[in-house]
Amino acid sequence: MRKKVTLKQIAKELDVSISTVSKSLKNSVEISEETRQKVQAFAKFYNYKPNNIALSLKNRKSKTICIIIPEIIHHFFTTIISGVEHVAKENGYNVLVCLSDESFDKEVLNMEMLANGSIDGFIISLSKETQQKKDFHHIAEVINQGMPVVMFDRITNEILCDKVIIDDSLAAFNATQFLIDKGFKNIALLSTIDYVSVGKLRTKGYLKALKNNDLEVNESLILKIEDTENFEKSVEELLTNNTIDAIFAVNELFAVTAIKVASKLGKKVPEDISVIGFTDGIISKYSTPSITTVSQNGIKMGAKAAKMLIERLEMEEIENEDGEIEEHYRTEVIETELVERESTKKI
Amino acid sequence: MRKKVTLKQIAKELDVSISTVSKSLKNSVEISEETRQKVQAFAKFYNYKPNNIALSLKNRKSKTICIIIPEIIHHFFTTIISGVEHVAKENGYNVLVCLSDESFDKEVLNMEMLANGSIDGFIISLSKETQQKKDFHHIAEVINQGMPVVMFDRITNEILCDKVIIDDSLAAFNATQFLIDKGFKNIALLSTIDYVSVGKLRTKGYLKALKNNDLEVNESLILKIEDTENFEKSVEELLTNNTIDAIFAVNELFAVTAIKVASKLGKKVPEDISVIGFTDGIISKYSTPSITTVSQNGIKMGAKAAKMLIERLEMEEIENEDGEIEEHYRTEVIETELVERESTKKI
DNA sequence: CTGAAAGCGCTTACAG
DNA sequence: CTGAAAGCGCTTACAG
Repeated sequence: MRKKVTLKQIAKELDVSISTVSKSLKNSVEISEETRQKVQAFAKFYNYKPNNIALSLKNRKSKTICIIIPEIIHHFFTTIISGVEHVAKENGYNVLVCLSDESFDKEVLNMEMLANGSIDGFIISLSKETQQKKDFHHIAEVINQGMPVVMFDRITNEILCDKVIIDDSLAAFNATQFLIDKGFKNIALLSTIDYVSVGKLRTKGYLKALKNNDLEVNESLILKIEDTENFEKSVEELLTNNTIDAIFAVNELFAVTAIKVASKLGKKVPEDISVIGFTDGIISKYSTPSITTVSQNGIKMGAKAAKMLIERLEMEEIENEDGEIEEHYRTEVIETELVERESTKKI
Repeated sequence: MRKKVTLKQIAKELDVSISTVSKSLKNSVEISEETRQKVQAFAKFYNYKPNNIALSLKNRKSKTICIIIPEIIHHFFTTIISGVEHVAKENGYNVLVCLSDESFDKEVLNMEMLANGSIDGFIISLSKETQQKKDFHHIAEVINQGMPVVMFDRITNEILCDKVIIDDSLAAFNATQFLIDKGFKNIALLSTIDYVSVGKLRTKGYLKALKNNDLEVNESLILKIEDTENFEKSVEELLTNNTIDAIFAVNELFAVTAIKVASKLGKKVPEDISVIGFTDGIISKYSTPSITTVSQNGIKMGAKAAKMLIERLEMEEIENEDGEIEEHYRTEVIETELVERESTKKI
């Protein structure tokens, strides 16, 4: 077993000082050509690589960013990670992935744990519990300490920082309008409970579309789902007790479940009921029928979030020299797109 | 903006030495009750948290493990991350996620970058390219430097280290036997090209099952897919040109595609063709018909890998004191399970 | 051209 | 009971 070699060992071996070794490896003109050559050859032979931790301590930056997501099983968050990872690597950053499991405490713990030198900045999508409690002190705290934070998707307006979102309300409006344009009048909504910011916004878009088209809002066609594990029954009741010709679901799990339930009740999609989902994930693509859906473009969103964070990190260095503080936070809106597939009736 | 406070600042503020502050915060009996109280109160007020990087440098361990996966879009790898993350956090470790994108170079780069103090150990599943090239020097190198590595799923026997696998061959054997038991004789195989270790093993299990039951191997029923993007056509040809009553696919993407193609050709699943997939992911669960599949239990696999890595990390500390080196590498086999759903005909 | 010293933020054996 | 010193592995302004 050959342990990693350090500057100190090289210095001792070659009988020069640590400074000389360090400078030689950086090809400093301060050092004679001869010494440089000697040191470099030796270092190469022993496969010297500087210790990242020592560099982090010295430079006061870790070249690591952390992304905190509520869960990883949602395909959307997976694509976010992919987008973040690629941009990070391109810029020489590593990515630490933390799962909050929709828990406020875990979110807080993760942030507190890591905000002490381990990482340079956070990318975060709030847990459900955090959105429910409306307690964002942990995020404010971190920002206050001078660590940049970028929020995406599940954000809050109570915190000032860079954000990457989609226009949830508009996207939902468009999806609903799409159904209305096809002549559907009894459009059901499968949404989440209101404290989930995106669910609320999507509900808003749905309502607006109905209103814009002078369609009456039928409250019994609106289902707000709390427990994302066992909601099939509620969907079944919804479909049994009402006349419904189309469904707008705020995520793909709800959409695919609606299709399953409909089929169980002997209603065919899209012949009897048209369905639009949200998030262009694996389910929408491979379900039968494949699902018409609002594509959120998670890769783009993740990439954008990483870009914003890294820009701010690199910017800070300059700022610090000037003593100025730049606080122009931006909110980027990633465009969405309606991907038409088999679950909506062609006209 | 309130920057993080350090021991040095506390020491200065309270007019004591850094050592005294450090010891007080650790509640050392060396320090008087009074001083301890004073320091602790002050530290609490200023929300002192030790700098992780400094601790890492001092302790020569980062409490961070890195998982390198070929891609994140495969649901299986997502579940692995989930398993790893939870065990890691439970034990006070952070998880760095790196994507090799199936590229040998990226895999090497990631390992070289991180094997210099940034992390304490690796969990890795080989990229396709690495398996094809059979070049594992980067892994050997890292192990040789004394950094533990745990390989999972896509492994190689050329490297000695801890491993977590499933018995791919046995699982494939069982799946095929399951089809044979239902009376099917013309069983097609959708596999990957042979250099992907798991594809090869699953093919082996399929062949063995046929042989064990005195069924002839019909080479034209075996499709080895290289390009996982555009293979629908090959599947279509397979289904058109042959009499096939069942299909065993080595992943869920192949399985769901087979179902789509079959349906396009007017063959119903499971009435006309039964299909078994591999990996119990989102697709298998939500596809219509839902897919009978071999569950790999990614969460368990990831959890096990993390456990093995962390055990070795904690073990090393003891070893180093003894000067002994423990090299009993283990290979854990995670049991698989056939999850029966709608895509296979009931008898 | 080379090296000693200070410093990044912490811990701990040792001295007083 | 308190603190100075050495050290983790590195960089860099400064002295010679």
